[in-house]
Amino acid sequence: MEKAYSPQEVEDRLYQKWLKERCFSGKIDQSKDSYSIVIPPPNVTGVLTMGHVLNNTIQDILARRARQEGKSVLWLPGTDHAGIATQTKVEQALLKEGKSRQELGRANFLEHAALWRDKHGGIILKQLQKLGCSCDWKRNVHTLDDDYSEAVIDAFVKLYKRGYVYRGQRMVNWCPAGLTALSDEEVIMKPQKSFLYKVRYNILETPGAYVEVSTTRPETIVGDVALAIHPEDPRWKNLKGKHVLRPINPKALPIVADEAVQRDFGTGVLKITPAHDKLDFEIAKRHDLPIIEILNADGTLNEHAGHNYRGMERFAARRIMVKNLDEEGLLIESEPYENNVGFSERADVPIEPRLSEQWFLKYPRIEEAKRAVKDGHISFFPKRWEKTYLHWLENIQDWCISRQLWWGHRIPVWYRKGGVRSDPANWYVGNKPPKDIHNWKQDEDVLDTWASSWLWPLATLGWPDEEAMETKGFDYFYPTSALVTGPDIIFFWVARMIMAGLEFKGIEKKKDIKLTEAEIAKRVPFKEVYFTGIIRDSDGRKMSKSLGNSPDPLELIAKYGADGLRHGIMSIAPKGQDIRFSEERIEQGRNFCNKLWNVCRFRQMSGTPQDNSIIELILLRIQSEQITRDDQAILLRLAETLNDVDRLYEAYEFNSVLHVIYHFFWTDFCDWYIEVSKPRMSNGEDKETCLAIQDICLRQILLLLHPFTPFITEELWFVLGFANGQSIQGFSPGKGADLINTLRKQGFELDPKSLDEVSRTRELITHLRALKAERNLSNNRQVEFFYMTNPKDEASIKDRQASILTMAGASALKKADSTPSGLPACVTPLGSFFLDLSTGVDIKSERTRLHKEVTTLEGIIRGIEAKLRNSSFVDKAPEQVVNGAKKQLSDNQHKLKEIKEALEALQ
RNA sequence: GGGGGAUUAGCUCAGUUGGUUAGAGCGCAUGCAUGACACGCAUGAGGUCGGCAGUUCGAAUCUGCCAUCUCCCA
Repeated sequence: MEKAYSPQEVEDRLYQKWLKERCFSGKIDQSKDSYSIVIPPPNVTGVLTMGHVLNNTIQDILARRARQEGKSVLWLPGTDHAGIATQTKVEQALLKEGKSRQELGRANFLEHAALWRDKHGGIILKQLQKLGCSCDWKRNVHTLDDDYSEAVIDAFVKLYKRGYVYRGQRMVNWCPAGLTALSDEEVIMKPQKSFLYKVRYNILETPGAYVEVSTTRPETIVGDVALAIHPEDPRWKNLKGKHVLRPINPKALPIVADEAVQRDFGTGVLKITPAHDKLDFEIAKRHDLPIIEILNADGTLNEHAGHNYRGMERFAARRIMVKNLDEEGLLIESEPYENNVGFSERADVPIEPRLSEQWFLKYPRIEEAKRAVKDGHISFFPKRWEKTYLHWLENIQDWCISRQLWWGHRIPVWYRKGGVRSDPANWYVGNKPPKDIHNWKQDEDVLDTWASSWLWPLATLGWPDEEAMETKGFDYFYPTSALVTGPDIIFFWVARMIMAGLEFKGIEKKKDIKLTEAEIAKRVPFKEVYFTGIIRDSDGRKMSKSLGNSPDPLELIAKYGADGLRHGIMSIAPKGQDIRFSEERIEQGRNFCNKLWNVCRFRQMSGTPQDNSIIELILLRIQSEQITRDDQAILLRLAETLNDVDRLYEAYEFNSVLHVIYHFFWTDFCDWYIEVSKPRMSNGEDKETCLAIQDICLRQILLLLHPFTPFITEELWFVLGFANGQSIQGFSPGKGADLINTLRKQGFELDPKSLDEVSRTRELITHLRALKAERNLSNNRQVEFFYMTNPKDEASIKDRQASILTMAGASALKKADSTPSGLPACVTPLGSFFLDLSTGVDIKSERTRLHKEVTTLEGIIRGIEAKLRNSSFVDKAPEQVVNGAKKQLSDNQHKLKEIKEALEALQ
């Protein structure tokens, strides 16, 4: 074995081997429990980010752990066509060739986009393989696959027939860059520094009088149709029924009273621009006001804005209108103002509320979706996301599902040629085009991408095609076991998938009939949802392309290995908290792998492992009379670790899982057990016993670590000859009780007292080492110690003399009959020890050190004494707490006495 | 405006229902080429647990108020 672990060769070789042996294929096996996860489909044209690394490492850990437990595991991969994002990218690529989408025409463009996707798409899947993800790649699904598309269309048609889908003219979020409507969820509110303009609207009936109106969007003045006041606002009672003159493109406008007006904003007078504001639109409808659209789809002003402004870009128009108002003395003032402006999530431009005709979905099964989570059919980790989820469902708005794009699932609606489009009598809605197609024209729009991905757990398993469901194991794998995703798509995706599952799984249930408890349990798409944190840079900023603060995971893999990256990212991922990334942590992941490699290397150098194929055969190599307290203690710690890991997995506490494994491996096993074993391994007699114990520990350590660092553990599993060359993937670390039982069956009983004894010895060693280190004696420098103790502890010391000598770097331990004078001393759980030094002892600094310890101990003792004097503590606290305090007091008093003696000996 | 989260060592974070002397990793200091590992070993320094009040025999932990940061929704 090489001195340092080099992951590159190992990782590629093993991954190819796993693929070849079809280790990841999800088989329908009724003799086993199923375990399934569907991947949150990444954008097909995307590349791997740190967020993907975190998210997919967690899924891989769950999948590998389930495989070890003997379940039949399906981790189903795939990609999302990402309508707007992909179309934008393809259009940009076309633009470089000087072509536009319109020039190509719809059919040509789609062909072009599909080619582009096939060329650039799927890179991310290869990257996931580099990370070690154990997806069933043969099952890879893309949302624009034929069968998936049929499912999307089928869902639309079903929802339409069930009365959930409607077409209507509504105020929507319009993206002037993408030229499409967006759902509320795709709009991001951002605080903007702008100006609040106060504009003068002259009152027609009272010459010279005017009202002051505040607005942040003066360019919409040309679309004003009225002013509105609150009916109970005393300031404006006399205005009711009067008219004002529109300050630009002058026109008489009525003043209406409406309760929706915010009295405390500005002067309490609101200008009404119904075509370009949601609230204004509502008010206009109530008062029967006209609706004047002044914007084109691309955000420029149209002919209704008047010939002066027609064709002007919206923000340019704003500047000019402000200038004109000012020149005419109609601008009272403009003050700096910060307000929230909605931005298009994808195009990052301010959206415009715009009146347009779109397809909407009334969400199905909202009530059941709440119950599914409230009643525990679906559990969220961390639990607090339930609140966010329920709050959204309480305030849910209909979903605008049509998009003015070409790349996506075209809406399966045809309009009768020559008929009025808004009349449903002229619609044909169906999975297949109408037979007399020449009389019909299909809707131009496509569906929101999320209106396809909300079917993900259903459609990837074959729904709604019954034959496909059979072969893909729908009944076996659905509901899926866990979903791992970011909280940022809890509304976009998680909540919608739940509603889709409730509506579509199983037989149709009429709209007004609620699902039963049992039906909900069967229909939910997953049972547990784990929300990861969001990865930030070391300054706490979100990672983004524009900031350039996002490291390339592939570079990190090249530098530290996939295992190192996985270990590093998992060690900094606290449950549901945002994560501050730093490359140092990945470096630590690599260091961990190297440590693991080297301890196995050391094991190998101590002799080729004999039969390590099964744990019972390893146990046969143990001579029970050679078992030491250290052997017992490490096995007990191993059992504890197995139990802790089991418990922490249940709670999705991944970084705690890793932490307890880390601590057992590094501190208990490497720093202590291996070190204490070294003298035993050189004397030959009980070497085999000791190596067998090491093999048991290493075997379990590899098994425990395998979900986190799959490559190196598999490699070392082979090196040390576990399981006769079978992959580590099929073996479970088991529970602590399993280990204890196996040992018991072979006649090995572990004494729980050994744990305490070993920890006392460890404390002793630390004290002895410190005594040396205080005077800069290197830890390998051989020294001698005197000690004074009681007969029982003396027996312990003699019993493990060899390991104490090795661990402390000593050549002798000599019993003293009286306190040796003038020697540096320490008080340990096994007695007082004195460093035997003929020269060079700095008595003064030694006294200082011991004095400090006396002060500390006296403080502790005072605290405990005060507590025990307090009668209410003694009366009310549980007995074991009081006894604990008493024991603590006597221990510390004893220690204090010995230190004082040592101090006197230094006179 | 409504809601969530955070505040513990220089940094990043643990601390499960209140109960021995608050932990880890990194960093720092000192020593060490020791026959697994310098991607390592050993030892050590470093914290009035954001502030104030309250509940309790006992508060990092529970309650209230305040401060700062952050996210989501309107």
